Amino acid sequence: MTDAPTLLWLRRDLRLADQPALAAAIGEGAIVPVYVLDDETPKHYAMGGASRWWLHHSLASLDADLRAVGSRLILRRGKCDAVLAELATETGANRVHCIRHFEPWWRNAERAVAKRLDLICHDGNYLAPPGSITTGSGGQYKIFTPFWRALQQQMPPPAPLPKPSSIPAPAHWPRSERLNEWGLLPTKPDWSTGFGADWSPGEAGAHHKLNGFKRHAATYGETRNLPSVEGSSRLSPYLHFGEVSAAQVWHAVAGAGGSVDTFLGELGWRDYAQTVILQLPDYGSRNGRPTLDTLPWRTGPDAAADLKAWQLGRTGYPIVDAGMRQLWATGWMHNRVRMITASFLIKHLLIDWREGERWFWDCLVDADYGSNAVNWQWTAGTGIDANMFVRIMAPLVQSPKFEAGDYIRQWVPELAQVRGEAIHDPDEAGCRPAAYPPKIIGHRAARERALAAVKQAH
DNA sequence: CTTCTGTTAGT
DNA sequence: CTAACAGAA
Repeated sequence: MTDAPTLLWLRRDLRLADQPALAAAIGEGAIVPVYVLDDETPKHYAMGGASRWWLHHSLASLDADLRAVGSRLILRRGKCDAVLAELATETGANRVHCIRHFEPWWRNAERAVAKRLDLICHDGNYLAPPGSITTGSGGQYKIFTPFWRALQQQMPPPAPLPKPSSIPAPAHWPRSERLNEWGLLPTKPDWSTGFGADWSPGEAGAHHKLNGFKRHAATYGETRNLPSVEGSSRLSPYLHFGEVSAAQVWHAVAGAGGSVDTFLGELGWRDYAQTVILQLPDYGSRNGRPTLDTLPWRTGPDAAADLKAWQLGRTGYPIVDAGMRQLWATGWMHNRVRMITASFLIKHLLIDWREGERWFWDCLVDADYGSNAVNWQWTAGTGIDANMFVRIMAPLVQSPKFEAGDYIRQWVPELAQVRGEAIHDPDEAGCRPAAYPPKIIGHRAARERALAAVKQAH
């Protein structure tokens, strides 16, 4: 037994319960938990604005939770391998525990840290260790359904580890930077005023959300596609930042009955996205199917203006605008509406899916490299999972089909007074308020333009 | 045991 | 169209 503490390197695993890296470190003596704010390692994928808002509150919550069990969170900035090496020298630590991550930049960073220090990576953020589910011939799955069938054979996941009642502290704490000086919260202007009503980042907030969801998990399959109804779990940001583990969620809801299997499938998609970025690390920027590399996406001033209209929720399609405004106001968008807005950008506006991926990356509190890339490429039809570009979603059909009226009234104030079914297409119903923009392009014309473009690509 | 080939399915 | 599997070669 030596006095040398062990470093606990935290990233997207900001919890104390079911935290295998923490559990392993506790067995070795004193622990220095550290979060490194590192924008250099992810480069283009440095956290976006909404994620930074979440991170700020999550780190504050984690520090309080750590202090309640005799520890604290050390904050440092810089390139993670250099910062960890420096902290190891300062504290005399010779070992680092972390939970393994699969974003390509984290895989590189783990290799870089392992060159300088004794780094031990643990699995624990996914239902099964990504890469461990293989096809009959030993390869990695490319399609969701067979992957999910194979993953279910390995379920349930191991029972979650308990939260430690105390964490051994080092004799001397190294210095920590101050969270308030990191500038993670928006100031000029503060666009986050609408975030707090929906979210309380941190482990306690995650479990509060999970406990609330347990009560309606059995009807998830019937209500999840209705944006006017609170049918989804809203666990995505908590899962992304690791404030609750997938195994904890599984064990909490698996016995709920009803259509809870539909929800468990969504956890499966989360694991699936990791196997995709393991196989194709640049999936966030490169088409899974190179046949669509030649698709003539619109560029230039007109396309830029259309992109702006989409971002601001001023396309003249109520369901699209409601979704984009919910995203801007709260850092989150209902999943059905994510599909509709994404499809609209790609096919109606014929703008490169990477522009949408980037906007979601900046605006979502649950922005996740793997899930975001998989979902955008699925919608674009460029992904390794089959979905045809020529299948074009009709937003004005989706909107009544999923009863989005009240959702539109909530998020598009110009339309709040429109009654009945006219809400889905006030232009067509002849009751469009002057303050609400006309359609940016007609559905028929957009469809024909998209089909012509994909014909040209082949 | 490996490779080929036909069948089924793809939220 | 391709992935994945099962059964054949």
